[in-house]
Amino acid sequence: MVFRIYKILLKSFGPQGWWPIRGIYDIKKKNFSKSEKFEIAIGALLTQNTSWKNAASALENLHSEKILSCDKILLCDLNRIKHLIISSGYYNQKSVRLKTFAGFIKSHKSDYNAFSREDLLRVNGIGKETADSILLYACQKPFFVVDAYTKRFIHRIGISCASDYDEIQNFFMKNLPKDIEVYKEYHALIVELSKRHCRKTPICKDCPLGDLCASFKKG
DNA sequence: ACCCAGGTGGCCC
DNA sequence: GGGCCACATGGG
Repeated sequence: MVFRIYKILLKSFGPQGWWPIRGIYDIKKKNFSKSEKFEIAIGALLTQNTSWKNAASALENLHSEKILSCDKILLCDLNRIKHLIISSGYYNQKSVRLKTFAGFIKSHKSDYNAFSREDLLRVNGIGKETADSILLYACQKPFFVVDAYTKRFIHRIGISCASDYDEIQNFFMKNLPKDIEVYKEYHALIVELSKRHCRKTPICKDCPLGDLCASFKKG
């Protein structure tokens, strides 16, 4: 059922191609450089509780000022970072978190295989969702990302009543092929679905999952 | 004037 | 374990 829903969403909306940083990456691209991985992670931090548009604008500022790298972030004056990321909101917190994260990456010699999920979770400003986003989209590791949309999604469709983060993550991971491309797309497709449909009701007329939801409820 | 956006940490009980 | 709250901008 979980994988079937994925295939319907993929067919309806097409591949979402996250993480489309500054729109320059090929959807099929798999082996990111270290600087690209760093950029993905910074994007994950900047978009916390913030629209991607606002986060991307901040990311673009950091890029055009040529400080979108681990060492540059560490060297850059804090107030300058704040100024550049204003559009992403929470700039007082996020500016410090960018520096903290850059320090973390430097301490691991920019080796994105050198740290674990637990290591990431110990970094201030990185919770489960951000940790999993970094692991999945930057490190290319199979961690399913759970966000508020994902919780509402499973509850409305009624495929699981899990509410704990790890429980929901486990639910998806045990019901899906262990394929990072599927994980990446599924998370993005749930966000896309939530933007387009079903904000208030489980099923709406033009929702691509309408028929499936109905049949699921009956049988 | 609300409410929301690709959350997290700190505090309280 | 859960329930609040602060954090802050930009768009509907």
